[in-house]
Amino acid sequence: MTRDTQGENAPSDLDLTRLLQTLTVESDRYAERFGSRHGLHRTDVNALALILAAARRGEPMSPSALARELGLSPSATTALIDRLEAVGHVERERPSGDRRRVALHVPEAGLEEGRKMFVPLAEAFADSWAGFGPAEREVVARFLDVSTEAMKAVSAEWAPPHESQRRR
Amino acid sequence: MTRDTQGENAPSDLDLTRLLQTLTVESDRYAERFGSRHGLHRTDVNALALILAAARRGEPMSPSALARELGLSPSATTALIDRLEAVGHVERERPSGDRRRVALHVPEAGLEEGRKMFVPLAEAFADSWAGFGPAEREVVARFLDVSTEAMKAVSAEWAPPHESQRRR
DNA sequence: GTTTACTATTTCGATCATCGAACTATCCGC
DNA sequence: GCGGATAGTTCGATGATCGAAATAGTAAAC
Repeated sequence: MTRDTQGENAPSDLDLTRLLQTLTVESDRYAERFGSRHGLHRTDVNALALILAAARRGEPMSPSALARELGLSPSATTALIDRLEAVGHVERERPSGDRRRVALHVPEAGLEEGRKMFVPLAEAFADSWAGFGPAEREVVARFLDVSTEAMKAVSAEWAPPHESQRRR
Repeated sequence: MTRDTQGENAPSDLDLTRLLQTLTVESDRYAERFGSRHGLHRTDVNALALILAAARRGEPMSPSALARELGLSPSATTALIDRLEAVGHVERERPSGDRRRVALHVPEAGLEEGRKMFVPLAEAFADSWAGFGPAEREVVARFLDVSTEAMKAVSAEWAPPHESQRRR
């Protein structure tokens, strides 16, 4: 913990940006490889991750919310859900209230599959992070959070095709 | 085992994994949006990033190396380079030595374009990282590095279709 | 110096994810 | 109920990607 306080070797903004970029490219490749192992595509993997994340928060994911989060057109989202449903990774459910809506639900088998994807990576991460103490983890968490927000903010300035229908 | 000295609020492995995942999904979306702004796709953006990174290291990128790094088939890579070349983001150059090879070179105009993509995000990052001191940056850099390595290691275990033909 | 094997990249036809636009079903205000 | 808005879906077209085969160049064997 007693690192030199000079900061001589402190990574610059540029250094960090490149590291981050390397990580995201590698992550893309990971999703790609994992997907091809299971007959899924990058988008499908991302979609599953988002649906699972929403389920974890207790809010069921809807197709339109998924489309928004993935930056996908409504029709592409329907096709995506069709694909995921065909292989049993998600189920469509019409909630009792508003019957226009569709809630995306992940059946047990899908959860199991999700864990198979998740666990090896999670273990590798846990392994590689073993040397990080509580204070360091807090720093990292803060970093990841603000970086995500920054990216979100910049990306929001460029109206994507599907969301550009909204006036500003 | 939860010590509540200082680690009270320390993010767990799971917390960090989720933060990382959120970031990578957001990054995907960023690439998508930026690309659609410039008539490019996620893959094209990633490819440009890799070509620029290689150029920065002084090693010109070859189509096959690009294919390997992107996890793309050779034919898809040819099409990709065709697209990038058509809009002037890269140039093909046949080096004097081995004339089977093709070196991918980024012309000035392409570099300029790359900067336009890069700068707003870099500025947003720099802004959001203003509060991180040298020691904290060192922690973050180490974290990003080991995480990338961990992902690479796990992903390497799953041979993707194009690379599985070659043992090694 | 010719033949043979290998490597780097490209071409070709097919597949499938995605798009935009039009359509169905449902809800809400009057 | 009627009309507009909202949630999803269907449909035809586009184009990124694939696998397999072709082209061009190099290296090694004899």
